[in-house]
Amino acid sequence: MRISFKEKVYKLTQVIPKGKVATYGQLARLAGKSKAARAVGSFMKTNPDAPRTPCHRVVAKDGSLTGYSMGKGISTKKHMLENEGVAFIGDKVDMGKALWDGLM
DNA sequence: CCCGTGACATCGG
DNA sequence: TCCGATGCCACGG
Repeated sequence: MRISFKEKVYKLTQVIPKGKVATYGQLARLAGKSKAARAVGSFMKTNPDAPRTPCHRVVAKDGSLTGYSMGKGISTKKHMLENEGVAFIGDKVDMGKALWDGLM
């Protein structure tokens, strides 16, 4: 294996299909680190692959939208997800329907 | 260079 | 079932 853990995370993030959302823990687990969810958040914050990496499709396990300190913050992120067809429950994502099940 | 904090999640009691 | 502690990586001071 060549690529680092974070490289995997970026790839997985880019693989998330439109209208679906993945959790930090899920990406971390698929990348090989079940407990590296926190690190994943840091990667998104840094976002070295900027617009190329749809960090807005990555949410907390509760479906809570976190981060995105831009413009209106959460509101902007939420709006983008809704625009892609992601089901919402109040301020959170409908994990039962919009959760990414591609690699599971 | 070392310490603390942060877009989270999982394990143990 | 709920609470506390631990793990991971990167960045800022």
